[in-house]
Amino acid sequence: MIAEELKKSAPQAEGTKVRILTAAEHLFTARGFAGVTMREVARRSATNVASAHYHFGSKEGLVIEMLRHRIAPINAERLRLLDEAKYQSGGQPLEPIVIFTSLLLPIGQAATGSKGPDSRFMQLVGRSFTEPASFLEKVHRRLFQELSDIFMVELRRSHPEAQEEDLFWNLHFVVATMLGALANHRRLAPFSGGLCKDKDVAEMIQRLIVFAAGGFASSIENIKPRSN
Amino acid sequence: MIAEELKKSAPQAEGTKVRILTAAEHLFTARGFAGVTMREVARRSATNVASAHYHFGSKEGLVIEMLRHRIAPINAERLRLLDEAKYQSGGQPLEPIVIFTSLLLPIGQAATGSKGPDSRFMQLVGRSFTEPASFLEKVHRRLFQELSDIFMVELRRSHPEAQEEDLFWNLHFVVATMLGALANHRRLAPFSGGLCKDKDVAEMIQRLIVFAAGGFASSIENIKPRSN
DNA sequence: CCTTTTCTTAAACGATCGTTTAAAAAGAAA
DNA sequence: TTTCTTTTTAAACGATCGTTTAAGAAAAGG
Repeated sequence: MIAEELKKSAPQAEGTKVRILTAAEHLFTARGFAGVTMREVARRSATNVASAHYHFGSKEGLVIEMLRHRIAPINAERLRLLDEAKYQSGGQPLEPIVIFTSLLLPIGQAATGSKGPDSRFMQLVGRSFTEPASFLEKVHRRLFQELSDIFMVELRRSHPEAQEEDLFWNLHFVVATMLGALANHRRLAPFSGGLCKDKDVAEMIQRLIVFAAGGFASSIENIKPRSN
Repeated sequence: MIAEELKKSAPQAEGTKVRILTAAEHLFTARGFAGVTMREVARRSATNVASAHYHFGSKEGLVIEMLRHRIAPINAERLRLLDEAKYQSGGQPLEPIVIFTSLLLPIGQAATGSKGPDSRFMQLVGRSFTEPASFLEKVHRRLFQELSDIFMVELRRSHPEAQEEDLFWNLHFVVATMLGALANHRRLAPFSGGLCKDKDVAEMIQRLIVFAAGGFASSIENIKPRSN
């Protein structure tokens, strides 16, 4: 009993857990956190409401686990790309567009994965930032604080003359742009009269990287450069 | 009876309607559309659930009316600023930053209005774009299609060499940036370790305008200028 | 085998939801 | 006032929510 506490519980019924997570992701993606019932998740995963509670404790726990399950690999890929870029630059500060590519490309790939483009997943991520549920704030801090810190280090190295405050604001804007573009894409594209196609996520990410890097550069250059 | 159909119904109990709208705005802002009950709205507005249904037909109708009630004046101010800029330019194409200022400044002012800065209202607007409720799409089209068209006309005049598709994409990005920044501000600011203050909405809007104009310019310049 | 833990299931609990009903109150028009 | 319409109210309706209970099935450990 003493030593066994350290042993991760054997994956006896891991299949059920994954089935519930997958069903939850599809449903939450389509109709939001508050708009999906545990009974629907249970039905779609061919299990029971009590089973979902057994594995995740509560609806809140299920939402948290689903987000972590999806976002963690994306963040890992972000860090991998950043490390790769750092290795290739040989200690030189990274170009901002390289930094932002590391940040933005993985989430685009996640939305156009091998299982077909589910552009709705992006809406889910964006929504998780606008949903009022307060428990999400803790999840976001746990999932993104470290990532944010690491990327800030690289931005500082690339802009030694810039003020810390400006770097923060503009990283904030880049992330907001990403979240906004991802979350609102399906809703905004129709306004273009069909010119912005819903499907072409990869193209959007490329455009987004250029836009973000341009906005960042413009903002850093134009606003009080080393004024104090 | 025949002529009276054209007459707008007399504002007999307009006070109740406004009280319900105000209460609804505060509550929906704090806890989202699905997270607020009609009973809470009724209690906060010191009325009755049936009264809210009498005036707005349904919860959905109340949400729509509340959004329209808030967004319509903002859009009117946007068009007024744009007209003013067009008048002052004397027929010359507008600078992009002037166009984006017309687009972004009014929503910033609405969030720092005379009744004190309610930065949460911005989260509400952003959320209305990520909420999955399908009825919101119709509302957005009704509220923003005309505005989008008008601003596109000015962008075209400012960038006669750019492709229509690129202009759409980048206007889309500017709006997404705005929505993302507004909606996620409260959630993202803590990542800065306190450097991005929650309160300073006016400063954020100024930074946002620079960022958006820079991203737009960079994207229009760098991506296939007049390639076909 | 038997024992123990892990997992699944049907059924129910208490609470609360959006909406409706029907009757009283208030206001406008005469 | 009397008549008619508009507005407010208390009470209830049917449905559905997240969660729990308690018992049985399956798997693991001996």
